[in-house]
Amino acid sequence: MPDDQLSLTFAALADPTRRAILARLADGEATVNELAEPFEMSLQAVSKHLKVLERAGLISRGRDAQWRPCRLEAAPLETASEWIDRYRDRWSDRFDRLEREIERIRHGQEGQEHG
Amino acid sequence: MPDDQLSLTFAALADPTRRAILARLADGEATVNELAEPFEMSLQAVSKHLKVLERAGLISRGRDAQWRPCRLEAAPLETASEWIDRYRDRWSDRFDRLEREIERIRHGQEGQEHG
DNA sequence: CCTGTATTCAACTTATAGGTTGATAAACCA
DNA sequence: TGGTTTATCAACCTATAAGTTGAATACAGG
Repeated sequence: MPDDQLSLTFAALADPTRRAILARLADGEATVNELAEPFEMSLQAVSKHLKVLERAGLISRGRDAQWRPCRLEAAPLETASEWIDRYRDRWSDRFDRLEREIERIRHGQEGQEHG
Repeated sequence: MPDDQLSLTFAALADPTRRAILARLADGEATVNELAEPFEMSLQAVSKHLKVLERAGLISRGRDAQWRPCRLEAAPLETASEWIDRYRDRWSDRFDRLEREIERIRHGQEGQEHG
């Protein structure tokens, strides 16, 4: 997997388990055991998912005795969202242009052939 | 890889080559050769990337003689962006709550110990 | 110190992503 | 008809993602 920030973020989001973990963390901090509870898979598997999320910067972890409370980090989500929106926007721009083009042609047809 | 829509979309976005292809397509339709031109890798590799993007619904392809013009499809990007923004927002909400909490504690400190 | 709890580390398996090269298919052009 | 261009298919290689089980680590409490 490429290791640039954006790729790490999107790759981390490309898994339902990890998205569910993030959703859970949006309600507040949680320990590894708490996060693992809803899933069928082993605790170790969840621990690995957390590692992926941490590497992507989507979570950070504290230390409280033997617990490692996880919390969300918003920054990479911002970046990802910005990337998407940029191209979503360029699209809309493109649609706008097309609409203007159609409009232009429509008007043009009244007086001339297209070239 | 999980094959739900959101996972397919994020997975497709988790590669710089594919993001570059989408960026290129935001400027308008292009053929496979045109899309492959900027990259060092083989045409077949780019063709595979296009297949990934197509499976994720991020592009669709027409037919014009031996050319297969690709164009962007915005819908999955919308969905992905919505997912991110939902959790980004719950975050902000959380921050707001924390700020209110801090404010509350700050005021509380003037008159009492915390319990 | 020993036990229990929380978490990670290590080794292993299986599936697949992402690249390669070579062959094939489809459409145009001479 | 045959040659060229455009693109895909097929087989293969290598790295790694995602899961498993079992051992190790870190800390709390009797």
